[in-house]
Amino acid sequence: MCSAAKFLRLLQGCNSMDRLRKIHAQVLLQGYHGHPAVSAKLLSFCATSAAGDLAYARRLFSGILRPATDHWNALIRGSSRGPAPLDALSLYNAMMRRASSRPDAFTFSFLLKACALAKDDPKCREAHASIVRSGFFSHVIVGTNLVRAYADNGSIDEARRVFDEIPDKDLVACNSMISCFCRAGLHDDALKVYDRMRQSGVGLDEFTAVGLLSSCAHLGALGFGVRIHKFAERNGFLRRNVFVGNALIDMYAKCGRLDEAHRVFDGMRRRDNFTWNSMIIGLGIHGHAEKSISLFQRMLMAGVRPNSISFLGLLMACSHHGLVDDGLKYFQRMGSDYNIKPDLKHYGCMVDMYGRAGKLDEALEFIHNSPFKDDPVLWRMLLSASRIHGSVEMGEIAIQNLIEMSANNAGDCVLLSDIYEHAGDSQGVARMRKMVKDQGIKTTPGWSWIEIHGEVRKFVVGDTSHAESEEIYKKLEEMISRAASLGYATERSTEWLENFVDSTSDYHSEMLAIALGLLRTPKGTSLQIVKNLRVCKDCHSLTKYASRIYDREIVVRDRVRFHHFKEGICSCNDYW
DNA sequence: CTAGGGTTAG
Repeated sequence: MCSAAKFLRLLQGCNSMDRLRKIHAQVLLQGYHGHPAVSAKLLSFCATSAAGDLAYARRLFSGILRPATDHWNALIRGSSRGPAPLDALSLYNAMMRRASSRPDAFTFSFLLKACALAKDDPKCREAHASIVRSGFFSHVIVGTNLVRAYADNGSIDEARRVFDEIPDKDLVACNSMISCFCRAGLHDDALKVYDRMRQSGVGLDEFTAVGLLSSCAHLGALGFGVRIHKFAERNGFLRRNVFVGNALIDMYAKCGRLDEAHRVFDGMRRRDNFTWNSMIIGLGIHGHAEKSISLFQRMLMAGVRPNSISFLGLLMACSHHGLVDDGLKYFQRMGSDYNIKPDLKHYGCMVDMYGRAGKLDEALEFIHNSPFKDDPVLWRMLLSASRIHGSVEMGEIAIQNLIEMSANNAGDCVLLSDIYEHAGDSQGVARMRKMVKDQGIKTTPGWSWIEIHGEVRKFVVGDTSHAESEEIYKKLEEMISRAASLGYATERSTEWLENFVDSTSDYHSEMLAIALGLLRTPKGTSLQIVKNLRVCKDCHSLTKYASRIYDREIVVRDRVRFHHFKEGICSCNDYW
């Protein structure tokens, strides 16, 4: 004699479709297929377990006379994770048409998961409307799903609005919002969620710490990061959870504290791929290419398998340091020894590495032999390398390729114009200026910031908006005249485009930040600057003098790497 | 055990 309870037990232990078919046959034979719990269990196995079969689930479902909410949910959930996530929406619509049962919070959670996976913004809005109609918009889990779905679709403002309207935001909802802001690059907003969390008393956990640390890393917000570190230590997050240690390593490395990053690394009981990669990348961006390589060796000896990002870190390290032979060796090994296919970024590192080392012919050959020769990125790298090494010939080859693929922009013209200028070709300069005019200039505005007494002070090029501007400019003039007496000569150029538009006499943002740092911090304090673009040659040179004249350590985080200036020397050895 | 959250690169 078989009862419903017996079937439910059997289904609990079921782990394959073969087994399920046998149980299903028994269910049919003994007339239990109409039993709601039994049919729901059968359905949920087929639709949602890894060993399931969605087509079988659909057949099962069509045999159910009056499907209950749970039946619909199982099928919607299964579809949302399948190859056609939007089937979940069609199922939902069918559910509403048949009206045999009402959707619940689970229904909407699965529906939103489908919208997020499908990256379909209109469907997401449609689901949102259904949620509002059904009165579930204030449900915290549905709301969290909706935030995620909008964010995954790139509608971060909509995600923010939904989050703001959740009446009882809990810890998970806040953590989700933080990670969405983080992924959208809105790091200030991510940190602001933390302030709200502190006020509302939802607490914070490992997830919060990891998200916030990632934003601190992107911003270079050391002070904030240290606070989270202390909190994590007090609460034992570090011992429990490898993610927190990984995020800390990254944060310290990106905030200029390689020593602290190393300390966290050394103290970790468990290390995964992320741990090693973050440390390898950290060493690389600080210019310690050899240490980065030896850490990679240690990673191999520890039995951790490198992935595509490990190699990217390694190649970046080699590229920053001009280790062309090592770079090529690892580039080849990633395919031959580890079966990892290099992607565009790996090729980019290689072109950059050859280019900056002055091996322009090799760079060109490398592009031609790569599967990405139709991508403007590589040609633009060649163009910028041509500018560093003053090669008119290669610069023209690069821009010609960009023009052929209709990818040339004003920035490219500025670079080539610069090359012509150095070569004394005034006609070339004029041609480029005309091209720029025709296209209109679109550049990323440059900014730098420095943290002084816990306060972030941000500068743009030629900034005069600060209360102490007059004092800052006076300090800069003093710095320049003292540097000049030691041999400094201005090398103003249009480099990195920060001040292309008629403002070649204005000071770049990092110099303003450094001047304020010198004025407002005690003698001997080291200065930390974060900059969104790359440092130009002139500022680099002036900063070297400044470190010597004022006897200060000055650390500048550039768009791609760190420069540690001390006693008139930079850690990059003028190679960057 | 029918639901929502995490790190590196770009």
